[in-house]
Amino acid sequence: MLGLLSQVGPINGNGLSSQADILIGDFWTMTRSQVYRELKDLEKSGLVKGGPVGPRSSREFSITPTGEIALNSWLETGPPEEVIRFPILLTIRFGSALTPQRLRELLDEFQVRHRAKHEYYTQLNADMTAANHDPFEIATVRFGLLFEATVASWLEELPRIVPSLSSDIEHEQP
Amino acid sequence: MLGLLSQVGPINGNGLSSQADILIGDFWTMTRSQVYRELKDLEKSGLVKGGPVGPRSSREFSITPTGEIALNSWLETGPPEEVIRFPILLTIRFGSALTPQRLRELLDEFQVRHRAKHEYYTQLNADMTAANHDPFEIATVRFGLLFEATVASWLEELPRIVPSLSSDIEHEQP
DNA sequence: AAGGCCATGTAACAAGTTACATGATTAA
DNA sequence: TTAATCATGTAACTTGTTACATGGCCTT
Repeated sequence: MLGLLSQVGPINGNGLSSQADILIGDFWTMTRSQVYRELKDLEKSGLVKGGPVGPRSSREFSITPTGEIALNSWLETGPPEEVIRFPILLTIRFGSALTPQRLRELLDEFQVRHRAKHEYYTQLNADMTAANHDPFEIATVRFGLLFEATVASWLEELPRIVPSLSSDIEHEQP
Repeated sequence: MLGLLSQVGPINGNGLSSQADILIGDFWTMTRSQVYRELKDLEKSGLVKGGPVGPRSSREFSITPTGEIALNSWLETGPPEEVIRFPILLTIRFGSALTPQRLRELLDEFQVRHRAKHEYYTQLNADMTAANHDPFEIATVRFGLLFEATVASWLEELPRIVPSLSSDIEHEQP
């Protein structure tokens, strides 16, 4: 949030939440509720400063100099280890409890979703590169692109790993 | 948890938590505390059944027939959309606030961690394949392996995307 | 059989989600 | 100028994390 505020502030809670979706939504999520709560806390600790109450009891917040320092030291510290939670791997891991047909259906849905994401990143990557966007931003898009490509190739190889998924062939027990 | 219980139950909370780490820890996290709380709830809804109190006030839980049904219908429903939260992309996204030197250091640390993971998955994949493990299990390992390979190639291409990261060369402004 | 170390569980807190309330703005 | 819609914020609930308590077990 400090990072966002330093780029798009002064802004109100709702706006900040939208900007988060736009600017970092591809690899970070936060709900509006979180934004408001956190904004309150950050103000209390002096890292952001809120202006007067405007329409719909909204207030605009900006990062303070102390906030900039905190942001910087957060960045300096380096990212925490990522928490990976990939629900479809749960489905796969316990996949023997499903019929192969149903599992294949689920995987197909999954594939559709991720093909769309892949296209999205491909487009975004092309556009941003063409438009000479901030390289740091492009770097994050590249990650998304590579990631979706990986998902695709994993799906492709799956039937070779899990025999019950290969299409219409009978699997004989010799 | 139901999936785990159906494979490793009857087991107490602590044991279940350990099994979770072992069996699905590579793509799903849960803390012991969560396990205990959830076990309590699942018992209340009749999806698991706890035995008598043993040493250290521990109890062993098993999945009930109702639980098996619930598990199955959860699997049938298909995985929810995954939530991606990749902290290093935040660091990158706001990377212009760091010196290129510091950023490179952070990326190096990141690379070390992930190279280790890549090796881990490579090994695991080889072992499991050799030992003719459950293909569903292997499929999840394959994902880990592909993912880490992707991280590696992203890191490799990064300097080409973000000029300030390319090593010792001077970047002239023509 | 005493001391230290694990195994097991609990409680308090923090972060994340969902559902709701309400005051502006716009369009008919 | 009323109704519909959207912007903004709040409250209640759920999930996730951290820190703590304590009782068995093993080692000497």
